[in-house]
Amino acid sequence: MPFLNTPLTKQDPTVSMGTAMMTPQGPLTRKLSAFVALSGSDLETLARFHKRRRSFLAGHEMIHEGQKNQSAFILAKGWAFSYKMLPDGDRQIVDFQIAGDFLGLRSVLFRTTDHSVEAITRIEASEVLATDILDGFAHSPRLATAILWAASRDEAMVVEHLVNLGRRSAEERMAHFLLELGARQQLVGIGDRTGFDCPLTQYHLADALGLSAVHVNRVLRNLREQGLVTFQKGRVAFDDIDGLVELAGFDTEYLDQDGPLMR
Amino acid sequence: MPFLNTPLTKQDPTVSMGTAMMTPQGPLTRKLSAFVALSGSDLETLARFHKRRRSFLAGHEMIHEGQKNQSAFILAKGWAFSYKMLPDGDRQIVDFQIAGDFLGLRSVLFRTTDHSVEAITRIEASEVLATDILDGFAHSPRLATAILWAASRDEAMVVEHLVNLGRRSAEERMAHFLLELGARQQLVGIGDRTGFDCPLTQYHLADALGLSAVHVNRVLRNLREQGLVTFQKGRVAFDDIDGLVELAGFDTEYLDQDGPLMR
DNA sequence: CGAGAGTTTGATCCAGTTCAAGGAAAGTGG
DNA sequence: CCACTTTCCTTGAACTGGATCAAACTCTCG
Repeated sequence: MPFLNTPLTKQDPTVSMGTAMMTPQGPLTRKLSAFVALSGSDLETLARFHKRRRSFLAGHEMIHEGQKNQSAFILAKGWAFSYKMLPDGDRQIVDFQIAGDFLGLRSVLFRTTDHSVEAITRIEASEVLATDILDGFAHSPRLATAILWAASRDEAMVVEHLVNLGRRSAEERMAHFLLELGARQQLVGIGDRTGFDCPLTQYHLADALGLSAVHVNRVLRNLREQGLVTFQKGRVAFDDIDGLVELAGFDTEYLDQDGPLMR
Repeated sequence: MPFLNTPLTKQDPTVSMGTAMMTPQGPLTRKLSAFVALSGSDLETLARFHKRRRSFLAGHEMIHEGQKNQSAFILAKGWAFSYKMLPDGDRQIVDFQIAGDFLGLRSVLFRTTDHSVEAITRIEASEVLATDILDGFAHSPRLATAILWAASRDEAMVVEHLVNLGRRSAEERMAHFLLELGARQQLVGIGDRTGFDCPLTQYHLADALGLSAVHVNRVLRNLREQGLVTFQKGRVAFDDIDGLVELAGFDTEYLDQDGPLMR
C-alpha cells in the first residue's frame, strides 16, 4: 500500500519577463525544436508559457484527479509521477516526469482531471493556464503541432508501459523500465551508459510495474546477482547494459527523434 | 499464440469531392465538434482529409510496425485493433478502433511506425496522408487543437487500460473492458444499455487483457454464471449492468464529453 | 463431409502475492 | 549526542491466481 504525504507548497513570486523571454531554451523548447522548426514568434508564444514560476516540495500533490479547471506545468527540474488510485487503495503509476516534460496537459483539455501527479523530489516548474495554452495554439499552429507531437511521444511511452504490464515477466519489466528511464535521462543530458541517479523507492517501482514491493526487491536482487543492473542508494548502475537490453527486448525506436520533420 | 492472416486489400477508386464535401458530418467530425466549435473553413480542411476512400478485408494489416512514411486513416465503418508484437511471438493489443476513430496518427508524427493495426471486420476508411495532416494543421489551428484533444482522449483510454493490466484481477479487467467498449459504442450511436454486437474472439480479449485465452474463457463463464454479462455468438449482453459497474470500479468520466470547451 | 477457426473443460504447475518480521539509514527533538 | 520514529529495504514461509498442457467439442463454410 502506498505511503502518502501531504506537504506544503512554496509559491515563488511571478518572475518578470525580461530578456530571458527571448532565449528560454528550456528543455521543453529544445525537445520541441527537435521536431518542428519553431519561428521567432512561435518561440515567443512558447516563452509566454513560462511566466509563472513555481516550486513544490517533495511529496506535494501537484494535480488532483477529479479537479476542475486544473492548470498544466512544464517541468524544469526534479522528478514527478502521474498515477491513478483505485477504490481499494491500490495505486497505479502511469508515468514519471522529468525536466522538459509537459505535465497535466490532459487535465486542461478535459474539463475534469483524470489522473493525479505527485512530486517525488523538489520541483521547479512553470504553471501554464488553460487559456495560455488554448490562445497559444490559436496564434501558433506550429506550436500546436509540436505539442501534439510531444503528447504523442508520451503516449508512445504509455503504450510501451502497457505492453510491459500485459506481456512481460517481472524481470523483463524491471529491465525494460530501468533502460527506458536511463534513455530518457540521457535525452535531457543527465546520466550516461553507465547509469543515472534515481530518487525512486521500491514502492514507486512496484506501483509502476504492477508488482508487490516485496517482489520488486527480489527481482532487483536477481538482476544484481546476474551482474546486469545495480539499483542501490539512489543510483541505477548498468553493469551489463547489452545483457539488460537483450533480456528486456528493449528498443529505443519509440524515443528517438532524428531531426525535425517539419521545417 | 495469435492467429495471423495476410489477406488482400481492395482499394476503391478515389471518391470525387462533390457537395458531399460540404456536409461530411462523419462520426469524426461529430466527435471533434463536441469539443471545439469548428468554423466553415475548419470543416473544409477536415473534409479534405476524406478524399481517399479505402476498403479493407477482415484480417488485413492496415499499418505495419517499423514502416516509414505511413499514412493515417479515419475509420468510417468496421472494427480494427492496434497492437505490438514481442520478440517471443506474444501479442499485446493496445486498443480497439471503431467508427470515428483516428488511427495511425502517431505513425505520421513519427518517422517510423511504432505499432501495427489490423482490421477485424471489413473496414471502410479514409486514408489521410502525412502532408494533408501537417498542412491542415497549419491552416486551421482549431482543427489541430481538436485533433490534439481527440488524441488525448485516446491516451486516456490507454491509461485506463494500463491501470486495468497493472492493478486489477482478471474478472475486474474483463468487466471493465466490456463496459468501456459498450460505452464507446453508445457514444457513436450503436448499441444501448442492454448490450452491443461485438466481433471479437476470445483470443482478442486475451491479447488485450494480458491473459491466456483459456483463462478468458473461464472468466467469461464466471461472469455469465454470476448473471453479470453474457458474451456469446458475437453479442455482449449486459445482464446486470449495475453489478458489473460495481465489480469493475467503472467510471465513465474519462469518456464523457459534455459540450464544447472552445468556441 | 472435412477442415480450419474458435470455444470449452480438466489437470497440473509456477510466478508472483500475502503475511510476518527484522534491519539499516536518516531525520527529529529533547 | 543519544533515544525515538519513520521510511525504506530485505528475507523467509505459505498460498493462490492465472498459465500451461492436453484434448474434445462446435461451429461455419468451401
